[in-house]
Amino acid sequence: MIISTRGRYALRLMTALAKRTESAPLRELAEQENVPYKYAEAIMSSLVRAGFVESTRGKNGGYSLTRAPEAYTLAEVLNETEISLAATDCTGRKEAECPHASTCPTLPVWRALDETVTNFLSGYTLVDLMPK
Amino acid sequence: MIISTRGRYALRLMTALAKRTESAPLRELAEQENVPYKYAEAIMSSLVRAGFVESTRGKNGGYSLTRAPEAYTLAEVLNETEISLAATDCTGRKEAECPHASTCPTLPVWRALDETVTNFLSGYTLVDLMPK
DNA sequence: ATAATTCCTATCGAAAAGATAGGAATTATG
DNA sequence: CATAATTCCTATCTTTTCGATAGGAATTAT
Repeated sequence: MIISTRGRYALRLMTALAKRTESAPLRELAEQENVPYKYAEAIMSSLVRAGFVESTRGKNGGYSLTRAPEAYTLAEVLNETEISLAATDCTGRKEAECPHASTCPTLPVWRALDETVTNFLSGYTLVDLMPK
Repeated sequence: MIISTRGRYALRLMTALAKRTESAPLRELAEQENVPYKYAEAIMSSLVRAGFVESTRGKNGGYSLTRAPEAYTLAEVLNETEISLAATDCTGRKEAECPHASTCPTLPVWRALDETVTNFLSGYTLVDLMPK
């Protein structure tokens, strides 16, 4: 499974945001998208950290996108919210750990697969996930 | 993570088999490939069930491939040994469960991703994983 | 009879993923 | 200034998945 619930929630929360003109409180977004509120909080905080959304705190606060919806590719959003999009541990974050990396005949295949997936996901944006 | 340890072990055990001319006992293969013996047993049994390898029981028994190495694509081997190669639950085995499938704007993207991955993995065979 | 093997079933343990809880900090507003 | 609505922070819980292990039954060559 490349794409977990967490990543899909992130995309849904962002498309929900994309439909709004003003900053929206998470309570509404989460309810609308059927994402558990507290889980949504955690996800949003990573999106803020990544600079994908902006937050305003306090009463009347909420979240808003920092770009136009068509300016977010699925690849970048998922890269931020998933643990790893990599096909294997061998090409993931702990990559450096493998002592056979230099001779492993399989590694190049996984790398090419990663690239294929990333290219694919770079070809879609938030807009492609919104009902017309 | 699309490709887990289990799938990679399967590929390694099969490439190890591909180097042999005669039926090879699992003990040797597992040792050679550094796969825990008992885990290897479980993996092999699914490969036998899938018809990818043949076993002969009893003393002097062992396993052997049923085809030439270049006749196994990574896609088919991994499809058998991984829980699911699908990008999401939405397109995996439990697919039918989702009540929004017919209207979900995201589903076609996951389907296309699955197809992209499958196509990619169909382009490689066991031979591509063997050192020249 | 024995040794070497595959096969079967059950279970364990660790890690990851999803989800929840409580409360601190911030801010608009009456 | 008090209050209500919000984001932010940290910790924890539960469930599922994944990797691995255990014990022994069945089979077969010698």
